[in-house]
Amino acid sequence: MRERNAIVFAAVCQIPPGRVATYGQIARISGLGRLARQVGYALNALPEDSEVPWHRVVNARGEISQRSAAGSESESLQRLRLEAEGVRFDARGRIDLGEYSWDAAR
DNA sequence: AGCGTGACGCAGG
DNA sequence: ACCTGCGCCACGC
Repeated sequence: MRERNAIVFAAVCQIPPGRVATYGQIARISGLGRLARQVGYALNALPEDSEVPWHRVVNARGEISQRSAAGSESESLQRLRLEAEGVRFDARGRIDLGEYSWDAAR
């Protein structure tokens, strides 16, 4: 496993339940600057049985990012997990970041 | 070693 | 508020 990924995973683990963080936030927190894409790449390499709360990571628009891998149900799983934590989605399938985004400085 | 690709973000229009 | 284009950079061919 690449060392970068481990750093990203550690950052994701900081996100408290019921809150979400954007890829950009994770990138910054983990010292990757603005390399949000790398965060996505890292999560892609994340094993499913991992304890990392990857479902709390959404894009800057407050929506669940589409996987390229078709047939993967991780997207719906992500939404289910978030809703289970109390995160609400609007009719367009978006999250109100103003209310649920995680304040990184914590 | 070059090229396309991608769980993104931001500036423009 | 929505759609497009461009930048970023690690990976796999």
